[in-house]
Amino acid sequence: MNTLNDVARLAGVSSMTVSRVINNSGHIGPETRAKVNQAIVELGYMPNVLARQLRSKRTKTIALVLTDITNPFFTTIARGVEDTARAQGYAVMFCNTDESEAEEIEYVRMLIQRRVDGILLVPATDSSGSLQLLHKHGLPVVVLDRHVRSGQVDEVRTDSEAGAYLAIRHMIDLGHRRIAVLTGPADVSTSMDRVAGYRRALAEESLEPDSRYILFGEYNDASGFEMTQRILAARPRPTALFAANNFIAFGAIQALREAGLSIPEEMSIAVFDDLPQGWVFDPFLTVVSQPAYEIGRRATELMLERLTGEAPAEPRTIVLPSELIARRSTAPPRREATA
Amino acid sequence: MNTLNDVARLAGVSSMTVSRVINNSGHIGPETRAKVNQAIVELGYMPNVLARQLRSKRTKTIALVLTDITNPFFTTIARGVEDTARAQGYAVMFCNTDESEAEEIEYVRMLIQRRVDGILLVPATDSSGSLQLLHKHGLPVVVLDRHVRSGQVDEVRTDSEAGAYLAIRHMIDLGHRRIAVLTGPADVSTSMDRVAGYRRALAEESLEPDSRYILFGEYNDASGFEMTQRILAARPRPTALFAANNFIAFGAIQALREAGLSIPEEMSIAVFDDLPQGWVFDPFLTVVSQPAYEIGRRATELMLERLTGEAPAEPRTIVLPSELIARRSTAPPRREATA
DNA sequence: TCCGCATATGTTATCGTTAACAGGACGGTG
DNA sequence: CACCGTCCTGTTAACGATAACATATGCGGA
Repeated sequence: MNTLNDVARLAGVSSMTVSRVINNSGHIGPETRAKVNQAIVELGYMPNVLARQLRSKRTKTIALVLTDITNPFFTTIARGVEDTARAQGYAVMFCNTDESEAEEIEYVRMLIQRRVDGILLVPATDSSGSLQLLHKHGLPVVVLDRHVRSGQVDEVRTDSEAGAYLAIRHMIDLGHRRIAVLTGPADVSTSMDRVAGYRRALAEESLEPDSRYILFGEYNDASGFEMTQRILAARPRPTALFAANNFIAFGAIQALREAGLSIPEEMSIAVFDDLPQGWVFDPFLTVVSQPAYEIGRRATELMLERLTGEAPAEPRTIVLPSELIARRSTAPPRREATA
Repeated sequence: MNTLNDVARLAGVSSMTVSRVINNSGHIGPETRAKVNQAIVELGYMPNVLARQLRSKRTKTIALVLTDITNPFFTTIARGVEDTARAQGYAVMFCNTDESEAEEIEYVRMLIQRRVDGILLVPATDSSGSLQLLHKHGLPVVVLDRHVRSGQVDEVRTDSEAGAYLAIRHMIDLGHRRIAVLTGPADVSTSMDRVAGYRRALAEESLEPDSRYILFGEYNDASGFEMTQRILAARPRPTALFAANNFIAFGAIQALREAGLSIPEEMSIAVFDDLPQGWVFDPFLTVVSQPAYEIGRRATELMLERLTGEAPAEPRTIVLPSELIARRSTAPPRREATA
């Protein structure tokens, strides 16, 4: 493959001149520029970005480390990140941790070694040794979707507490009094915040939250399935479920179907996270919808500002609002169950 | 950030020795190895992969260029690629072309400049100037999902023709005689193959395909919507639709709903591409399901074999079977419509 | 006329690693 | 004992670009 020196030789100039033409830096005479450009075309020259990156110590690459890109919520975030980064000439690397902190750290090591300029991170847990690692090596980080204890990082997330509050409020208004919440791991901020919103809504009605109705699990369908089976065994049985993400909801719905319970007649269900529009024939689920694309976009903007030095030294936090979309999976509880 | 030389100095050896320890190459005495390893830990040394890549002329990175990763079919392929690549120590870069050949070429240029070792490509069209570009620079390519005219590349795809045949056959067996097909661009092989399967099924029954029932558009919901509106205006109106991908189906369903037509009573619909299991409450659509993860996995295997030199010189093609899953969106046509 | 500045180009060193080659020590073999 | 192979380590020169500095020319103003 041709190098910058090949181009220089063909154009009869020094390699530095070619470099300047390519990067539009410094002063170049018009004929020289023309000669160089012709040589570039003639050779089909492609700059070796690796060499450039090694010398300039910047890779124009950022990474997005998340838990599972097949989750449509994250897929949409990823598009937001990619579109925004690419508009500024940055490439994006995607990494799936599957909610494992070990995987996360391994990815972070790999990314440091590849000298990415910055990392957008959806941390698997809030302990996050990876954040320390990143800090130690001086890599800029923006945390997405979740809050981390350590504090000193930019964050972009949805207001989980308020979103959950809205969903529970909606169910209370429908007449539900026994509402269960199926959430993710206790060491992930979104889980805790969604439970907090749940508690606030109940407290407002002076309803004592029954701890048996608060279940922590994983953000996946198997866990949603299992938690639902457990909650169905509880007596008195709740009349409504709140699933803390879409995968949990899938599992829950599966379990309800197997138990022969109809939605919403015998059990109402509301979900944190909508599915992208158009993916479901006649959307049915009552959801709290997050601005996923926006989360990706804003996080990338914070990162790019930090990389260009436009950002203030102190960390910034952006909390975006979520929205309740009431559909047909929630309805007033049956008479006999209301009591 | 510490370099290999810093490690060498601390350990009191040459940089080459450190390099050999890191790469487990050559022969290293046990104490030397221990000293080096200790120095590595002490400094928190992270190899600079860029320098390594520059010198060794291999990046251990492959790219997956596809049309839209938010399409669950491609999302699943992407997971198949990532899992397989990562198991062999390769990183993956993802690129969305949005079915635009211009975007595709721009991405390919970028990837060549980044010196990726190989490219997995879902070509936007079958002309594919990008393939020429890649060939010119000697980059290994595996084409996914679609067939390209040029020929001399590895390919992994589903048997679109057979899949479409199955779906149409199913509808014919239900009693449909007027079946419309809503497909993608005419310069994409999957579109043509799916139409070919459609034609074969009709031909088998000596049914003359009515050209007004074959619509070419784009693989997105807007196009599905628009094509459906057009087909609903045709007289006699078809009694069944075959959507050539899931996005087209979403648009079609939307159009049917707006037209007040019930599925399957007033219109049957079958779709090429399933949604991932668990994403839909009570799956409803009759689909042709493709082994998406497998496509990603097999394509990556072909690529890795080519990179390690295990592959034969001549191109290989893998065609995977698809499967018909009959659900409730297809039913016999109404009496009056059968005539 | 000479200085200073903008313009236009070149030279040298370097980014951090590995390829290629070299060489010493040791043990076994003919 | 000479020779060869295996083990262990080091030296030198790249890989392909850019940073930093140097040089040369032309032109306006003091």
